Amino acid sequence: MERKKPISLKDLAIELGVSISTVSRGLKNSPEIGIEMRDKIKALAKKRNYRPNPFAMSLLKNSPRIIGIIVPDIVTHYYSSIISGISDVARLNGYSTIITSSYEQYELEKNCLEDLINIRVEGVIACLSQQTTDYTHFEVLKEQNIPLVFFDRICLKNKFSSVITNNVESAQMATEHLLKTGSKRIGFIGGANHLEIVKQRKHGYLQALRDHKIPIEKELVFCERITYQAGYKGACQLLSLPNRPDAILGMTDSLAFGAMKAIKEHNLRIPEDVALIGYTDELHSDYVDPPLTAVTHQTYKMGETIGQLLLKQIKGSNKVEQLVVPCILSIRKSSIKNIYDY
Amino acid sequence: MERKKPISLKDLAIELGVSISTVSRGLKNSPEIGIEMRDKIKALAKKRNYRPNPFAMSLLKNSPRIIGIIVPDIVTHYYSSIISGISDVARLNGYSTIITSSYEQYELEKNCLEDLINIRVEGVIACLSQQTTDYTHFEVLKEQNIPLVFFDRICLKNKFSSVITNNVESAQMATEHLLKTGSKRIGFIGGANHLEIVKQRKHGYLQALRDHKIPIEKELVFCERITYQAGYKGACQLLSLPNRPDAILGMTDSLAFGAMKAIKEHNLRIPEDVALIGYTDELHSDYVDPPLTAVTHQTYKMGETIGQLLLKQIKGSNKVEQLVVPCILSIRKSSIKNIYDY
DNA sequence: AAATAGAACGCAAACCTTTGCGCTATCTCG
DNA sequence: CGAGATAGCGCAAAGGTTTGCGTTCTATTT
Repeated sequence: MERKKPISLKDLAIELGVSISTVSRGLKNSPEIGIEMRDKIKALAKKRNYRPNPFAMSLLKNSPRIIGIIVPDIVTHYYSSIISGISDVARLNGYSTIITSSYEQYELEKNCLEDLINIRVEGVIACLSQQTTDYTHFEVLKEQNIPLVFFDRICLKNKFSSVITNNVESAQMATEHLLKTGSKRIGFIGGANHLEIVKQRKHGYLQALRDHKIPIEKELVFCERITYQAGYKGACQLLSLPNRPDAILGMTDSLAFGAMKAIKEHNLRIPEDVALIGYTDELHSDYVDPPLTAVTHQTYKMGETIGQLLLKQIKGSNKVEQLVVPCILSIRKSSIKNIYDY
Repeated sequence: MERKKPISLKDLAIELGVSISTVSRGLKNSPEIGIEMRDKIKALAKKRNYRPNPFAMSLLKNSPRIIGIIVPDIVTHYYSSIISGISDVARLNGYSTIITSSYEQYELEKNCLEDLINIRVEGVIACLSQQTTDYTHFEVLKEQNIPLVFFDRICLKNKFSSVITNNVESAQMATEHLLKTGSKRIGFIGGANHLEIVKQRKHGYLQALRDHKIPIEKELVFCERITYQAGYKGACQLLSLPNRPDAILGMTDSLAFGAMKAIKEHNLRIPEDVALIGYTDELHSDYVDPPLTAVTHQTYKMGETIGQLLLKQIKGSNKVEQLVVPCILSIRKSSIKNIYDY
């Protein structure tokens, strides 16, 4: 049960009794070919269901019109939505995409990159794995002049372009939203302190407090891990303080949902007793009770931006640039104590 | 800023002053090549960072070791998780994957398939778009002897293999779980009646009732659309009945979450007043209050199964088979009225 | 009528790799 | 010492497409 050999220009040429070049030119409307000949060629090509062999073309032109993507995983909505945006702009520009996944592992990330280079993609888009601290494997791309765009978790800023979100500003914005809607003492639940994203969002939170001349209290900040359980634990700790906060900013969706559970178990009302705000881009926020106010990533738009930036570089630009796709605040019920102040 | 031409066997051959064939054989440890020659070749290949050109190989062998995937969308967790499973088995077998998305549109689905055939993938995996009712575009694959495996939403059962879940049995299982844990009158919220998935799950629900000699009441079944809003509306309608149900089976996660909202707004307790059970494979279920019992798809495993089945066909099997990857019941708090009966 | 133009098409190289076969030394054995 | 074996390497074709250039007619111009 062998796979049937696809028919080639040569097959058509033989059947028509002309040369391969004539067939090739006929199919692309070259003026050098007579009209009736051209029509005969096209008719036969259609009849035989001819499809140009992309490998021959790639071999000839050395440009397969494929872009490679490396993400930590494809299952997380954040990444899949970004991929969706990238794929769409790629497709609209005649490019295919190959998606690879590092599973947050340094070694696999290196493998992914190797594979993509071997396939000779025209450009690469990457989000670093959490494990990655050595970035030399990406330098190869510079040597071979293959464009690369980082997003979200980036590195080698002076060599490669990147697209990021405004983590500092968004956390600041979220904190100010709480202050404007009646919250006075705001707790912050983050993740491991060495992560860039934690630093930035905490920085935004602190900045907002400073701007409003609110004294910073260390015990209002809980940073451990980015999990549902840690969110629960952090909120329990904050709520057990002698002078508990009246609002909590959860640095990711899982942290916020964990916190929500803790608040409810303490028989406190949201947002009247404790206002809550999270980060997410999924539907969860609307499903929980009360609906969760959250900083929302514009993931699809981010994907589009990334794709366009890479295509620009493939087409010749070698400017190193950093673009920012801002978050927006999706205001729901969980954050607003006092609608009048807002 | 032209892309640097990758170096070829020819380049190495010239630099070493030997023939191309010698270099080729040297790199693959052919016994025909002398040891010192071989080592010299390998050393230079490494130094110049030589990578075999995959297009030349594909051209030669007519097998690019790529499999194509068509899904309705990549953002939904269900699909992205399945894709993840497929990709992993593909990668472990030396295959790459190209993922395309039909966006639930018939025309785009046709385009995706065209593209994949043009790329000359060795096999195709597809889940039909909701719009698709004409299946002739897939017949081309049969003509060209390109293996195809359908999953979830399938067609042309006698021609192509497929992997599905046990919709009937899982709904039956869920219903029986409710009966065993103390529920007496169970409502069902589904989607548009013409969808296969709705028919099957409703069938399973009804079957369980019949098995338990429970009379079927038409007003306990609400089928409109598969949305959060429809779930809310359906539950409101069920709860307004003079003799309201004491349990609800939501046929998808969004339906179940909508129903949960309605139940809470009616000031009824879950599961004491109304037990609730849904379908989902995401984290939501643990985040809501109370945690939602749900029929869970084994999405990753399903992806693995699909991938293995396709690879089997690529390797020569032409048996048409249908595999079933069963759902499992993830029992949480929302469904259990009476722990003792259970 | 002769010359020239131009239309219509074929030849062959190039892209890169694999592989069957042919070639040339060197070696071994009788 | 001569004959056959063998190690070590090169030649060339194949796979499908594009494209510059060469070739062959026919038709137009002078």
